[in-house]
Amino acid sequence: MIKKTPKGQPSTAEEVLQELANDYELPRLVLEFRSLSKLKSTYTDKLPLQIDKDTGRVHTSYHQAVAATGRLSSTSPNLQNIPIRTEEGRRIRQAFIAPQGSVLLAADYSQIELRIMAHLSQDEGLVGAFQRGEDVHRATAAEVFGLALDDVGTEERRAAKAINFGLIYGMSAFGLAKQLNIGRNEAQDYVNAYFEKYPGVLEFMDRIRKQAAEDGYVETIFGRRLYLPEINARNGMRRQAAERTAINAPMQGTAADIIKRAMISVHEWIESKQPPVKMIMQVHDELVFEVGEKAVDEMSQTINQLMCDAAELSLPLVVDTGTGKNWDEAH
DNA sequence: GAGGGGAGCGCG
DNA sequence: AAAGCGCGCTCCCCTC
Repeated sequence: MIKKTPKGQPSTAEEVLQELANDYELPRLVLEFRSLSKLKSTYTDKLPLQIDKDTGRVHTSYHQAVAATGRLSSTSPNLQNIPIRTEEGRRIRQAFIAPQGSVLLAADYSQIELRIMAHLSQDEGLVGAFQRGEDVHRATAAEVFGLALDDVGTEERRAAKAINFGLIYGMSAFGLAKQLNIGRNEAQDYVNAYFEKYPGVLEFMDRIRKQAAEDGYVETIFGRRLYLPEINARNGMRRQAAERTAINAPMQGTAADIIKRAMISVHEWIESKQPPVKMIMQVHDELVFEVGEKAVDEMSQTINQLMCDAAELSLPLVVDTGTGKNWDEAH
């Protein structure tokens, strides 16, 4: 069966080519060419042209009123999609370096959207796993597959991670099956097992859908709204899309609220105490700083604390910090 | 030559 | 890819 684009053309999307690559040589070469040309045309060729003549740096523009959920967006250049997932891509990230005497410090919230889901749902099992400081994907795998924490294998953890991410996006069993390359029934079994173990999450999903249908909008913990005009659409696909947004927006949006609060409190600290710190980038759940190398440990501790204190949920916020001469090393 | 839309793909 | 949320950029094709 040849997969089609919405306009009816045969699709050559990555996922399709990946599948075809099992049987043929050509799709593999096409994919390799595409990934390399993406890196070259978007980053390697372009970023050097965007260096400011006066400062010798690239300066992005952040936009506050673009993303529906309250995230920032970044343009000219977009510094929120610098490669990290492949070895080749990371070489681009390595080009982002600190000036002499400074290092880069990257501080990112750990599992912030899942923590927000735990808080919003008040699900006992999920809140407990975070309070105990467990590896949440491992904990989910243990529950869903009925194993002890120590008996969870890499494959079970991988599946649990896909389930956890899928939930944040309002994914169905169909989507999970596709993601994990398993049958629909098996995927449905996983979803059922999940909701049996985390009933609070199921109640949260039902509640938010119902609330959105009644009010026509959803809110973050801090009260920023997203209106959903299609939440009661007669067209089932449109309505379901709005329902997925209703589920996702409070989590993605609350995470955006929290990091903005953190940025304000870090800014106030910098203004008042004049530490050897510059806040230079935001990437959704991560802040990047230039820090005087002699003060790294102390500055890293303070920043970590300020970010953790940006919101008080039913469970702790955790921030991972790393440092290095370049942005890749800092991770 | 400018502008728009689709396809594809980089990130969280 | 209809079926998983939110973005921006490049390339290509098309229209005006």
